[in-house]
Amino acid sequence: MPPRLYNTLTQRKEEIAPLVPGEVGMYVCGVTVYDLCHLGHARSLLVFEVLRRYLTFRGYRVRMVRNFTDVDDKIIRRAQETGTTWDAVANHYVREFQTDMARFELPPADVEPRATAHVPAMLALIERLLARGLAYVVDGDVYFRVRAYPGYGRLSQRSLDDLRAGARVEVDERKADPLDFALWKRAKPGEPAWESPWGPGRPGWHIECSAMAMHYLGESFDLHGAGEDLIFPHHENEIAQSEGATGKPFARLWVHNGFVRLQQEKMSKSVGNVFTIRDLLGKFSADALKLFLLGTHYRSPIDYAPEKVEEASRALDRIRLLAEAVEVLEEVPDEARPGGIASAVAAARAEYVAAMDDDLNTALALSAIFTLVRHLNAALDTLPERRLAGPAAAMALREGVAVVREQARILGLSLEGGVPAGAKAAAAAAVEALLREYCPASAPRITDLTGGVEALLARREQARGERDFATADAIRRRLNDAGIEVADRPQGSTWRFRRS
RNA sequence: GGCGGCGUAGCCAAGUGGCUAAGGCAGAGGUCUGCAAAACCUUUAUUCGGCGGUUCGAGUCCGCCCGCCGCCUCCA
Repeated sequence: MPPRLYNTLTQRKEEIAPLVPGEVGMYVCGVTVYDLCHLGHARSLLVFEVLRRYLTFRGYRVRMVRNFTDVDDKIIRRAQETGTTWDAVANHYVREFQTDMARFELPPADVEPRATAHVPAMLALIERLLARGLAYVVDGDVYFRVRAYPGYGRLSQRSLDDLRAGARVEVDERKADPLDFALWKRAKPGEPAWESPWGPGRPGWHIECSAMAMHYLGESFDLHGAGEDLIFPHHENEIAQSEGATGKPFARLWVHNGFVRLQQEKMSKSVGNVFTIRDLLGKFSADALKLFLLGTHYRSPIDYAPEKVEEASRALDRIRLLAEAVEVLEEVPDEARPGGIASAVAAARAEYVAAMDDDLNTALALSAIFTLVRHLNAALDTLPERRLAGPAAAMALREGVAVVREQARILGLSLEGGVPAGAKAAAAAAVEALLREYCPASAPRITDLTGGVEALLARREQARGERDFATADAIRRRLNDAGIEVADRPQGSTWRFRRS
């Protein structure tokens, strides 16, 4: 059975049924490049990347298009405020976006078109709407005639009368109807402008997505996604102008993710309660942030709180440490094979796929991963020593971890590193101070963090040998305060950064 | 006012009428240790906001009530 997704259009979960069997074309509304991305963007970007990866895992060839809106009122305003040009603002924030995505460890979409590179396609679409009587020109502006398009309101479950009753929009009296929206805006002095049959101007917001989606995916395509705030009016308008122009169904499946909130309130720039991806990645690893975001179903709201990301980070350690424990396994001659690994792996596979197939239920999929982790840990515990295994046991455990890694990878989790840059710098400074205190002789020669920690551990080992536990414990405690955990094992002491 | 959604253990959270209500965090007990820490294992909801109803059977369907949120304006 194919994966199912909740379709906003039909308000039901529906099976993926691509127009071209085996190939999925998806369009995701990207960002308007006038400011840094915040956690709300991160959630949407992550959810659709996970969808792309999961569909790919399930055997589909996926083409994901995600646009940059690189001309609009906010960009123009930002340029005026900062005394630069609109395209300088756009270029700047495209680069910032790419920087953030790299740090968040999300790859680019297959196509990342910019609105301003597709103005001719937009003009062509507007011409078609004019030819069909669905648009009209007023004084260099072009508007879509909402009441001439019968299906309007289908996506957002609204009737035209509801909209009129609730309309709080300031009415532009040049519009024939308050509901009509701009396809093309006549240029005002000093604004970016493109030539058009109706005079110089720039595209309205909605038309770019219609034009680019059709250009890269065809007039009809499989899946369109974004945050739920775009359902109305943006996606409603996209449908109206696209289907109005082509007479064909536009996107078949409309997928919308829920908001990130802060103390029960939507996180958005207009509310002013945003946390940028950049700031968050200074405090938390990409994996921790992703695990936090995927612990809640994508359609539900999720409340941001730093403690929750820290919790996610600790949960992540369960997976990482299991993977490490298995990967450093040493093989010894031993016929024993812990029972139940194969069935636990099979169960985890089935549960994971069932969960993800059912409207991308990442929270349930994660529980399958954690259950498998627990079974594999239990198997490790049955070994005579946790790091020594016979060939059969080692093979079974490695296979289990391979499944864990694959399932985590689909969720965007690398299971690597996990130490924010800020934490390393702070640790390095603290270690340098400790070196001067405990190893004054060698301190000047040691410049790197690893060397410093190792010198301190050697000094501590000496103290332990002399049963000077006061000194040994002091070093351990102060390293711990610096974010470096020391563990005494039979083979000697080891250390690592405290993860977050 | 119109439309949509949410309320499950100390916290987060899954749960598409039917075996003992996932999973994570925190807590408790245990293993390991010079002592720790970390790690691992075990354990933690007779009950799903309230009251009715449908059903052999409801957290899951219906109605009403209480509380919270979103969209209707730029917004992922």
